[in-house]
Amino acid sequence: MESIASENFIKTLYHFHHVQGKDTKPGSIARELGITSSAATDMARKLSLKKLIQYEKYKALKLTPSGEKMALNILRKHRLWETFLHQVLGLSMHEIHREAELLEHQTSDFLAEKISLYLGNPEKDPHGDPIPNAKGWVNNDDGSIPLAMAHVNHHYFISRLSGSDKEFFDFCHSSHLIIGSLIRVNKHYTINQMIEIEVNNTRLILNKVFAQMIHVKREKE
Amino acid sequence: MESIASENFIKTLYHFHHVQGKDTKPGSIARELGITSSAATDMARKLSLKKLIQYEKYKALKLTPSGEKMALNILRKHRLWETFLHQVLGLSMHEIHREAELLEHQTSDFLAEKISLYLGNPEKDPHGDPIPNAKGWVNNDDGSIPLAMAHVNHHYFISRLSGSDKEFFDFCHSSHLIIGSLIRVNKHYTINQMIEIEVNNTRLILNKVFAQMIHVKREKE
DNA sequence: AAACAAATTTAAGTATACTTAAAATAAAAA
DNA sequence: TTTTTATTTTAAGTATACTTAAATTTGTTT
Repeated sequence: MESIASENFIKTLYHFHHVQGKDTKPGSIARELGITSSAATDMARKLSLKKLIQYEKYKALKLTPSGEKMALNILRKHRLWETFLHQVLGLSMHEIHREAELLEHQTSDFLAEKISLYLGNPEKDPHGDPIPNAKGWVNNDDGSIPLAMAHVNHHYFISRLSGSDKEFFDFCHSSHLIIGSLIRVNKHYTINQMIEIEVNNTRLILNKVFAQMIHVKREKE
Repeated sequence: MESIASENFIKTLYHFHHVQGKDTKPGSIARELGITSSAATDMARKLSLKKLIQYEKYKALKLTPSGEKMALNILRKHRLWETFLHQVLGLSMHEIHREAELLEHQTSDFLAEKISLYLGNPEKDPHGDPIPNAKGWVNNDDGSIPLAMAHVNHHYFISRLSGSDKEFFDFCHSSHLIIGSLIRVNKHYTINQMIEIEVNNTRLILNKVFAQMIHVKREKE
């Protein structure tokens, strides 16, 4: 079994590749995990010996098939815990990530299946993110786009709220920005990269960071 | 925060002291945790620097008040998880210990309170063992005694089944030995330390190991 | 294309949690 | 009481996961 440090490295690499589509070198993983790049380089070398990632000096990192399988296994546990903590124990949106981040590493496949079964094998977590299935398959492309990329004068439904801090969720909640909400894009401000939308008969100006944490879709789910 | 290794050391020391009442030296903890005694001595010295245990060379180990508080905090999480996994997710008696053993170390006090609240602040876990409260108080002496110490011709109710392996629970289940069952002690065999009891109109002969995992009480709970 | 800046890698060192092997001490037996 | 046995402790060494500091490589600018 892999250590917590290895699991977090693999998980972060998966996230950068699939969610952000970035060219990932040890430095960016280091920044994300709060370690030095030398530590990340070291870990990259070790994980490549275990055939979990592809690593060539100065090149971008890539997960191997078995590394990707491992990432999806952890991601499944993370999202199952988030769903469980929210739906069953009533933890709020900003609390679930913090707790799931710890529990995911100490969860057997056996327990993950019990949780999934209890929840009725959900396909989405409370953020609207898809939960990989037990075989490690996930559909990352549900047709949704970041609000920052949405077209002016079009209507959309909110499909994902991918934040983890209290401020973000407090703002979303108080502005009727929840999964399923209907919104309209009014205007893109090219200078400061803000975006103006209309929700619930209210105009809102959002900055780019928020506009990338909110994902939208043309059709209702 | 303390490491998993430290937490397991502290927990084991607590267990030996309160549950088994033994004179605990590094060697016995080492045997329990599957490490060498030199590793245990080392850990004992480190934990005594943190004022979690009292340690003098060649003497028995003792928890300090803050060490005991820490042990009870972990024990609370362990027993809350066991209760939760059994009652909510339907895991069987031999599965809950294994999973709780992992989860207990990654559970915040915050999450423990949520679990406790969800369960209605239970006082006993599925084994019949008391759950320490959030302040770290527990009543270890509920008046029950190991079946091995019970008196001939007396009637008792089963109050605790403190095992963790499948065989034990399979045997208990198939013999109607569950918490609350009424039993009668027929005879103690002094030679081989077996004990004969009557449950559900059936005579059973138990060996000493089993007779110490089963705790009994005169009154119904 | 040379020079500078930014990032990555290597090298050396630390803390944790172990290991094995030898030395010291305590407990038990002769 | 001495000897033997068992246990504990110390010493030295390993793997993991980091750190800082220096060297190397890459990317960018002029």
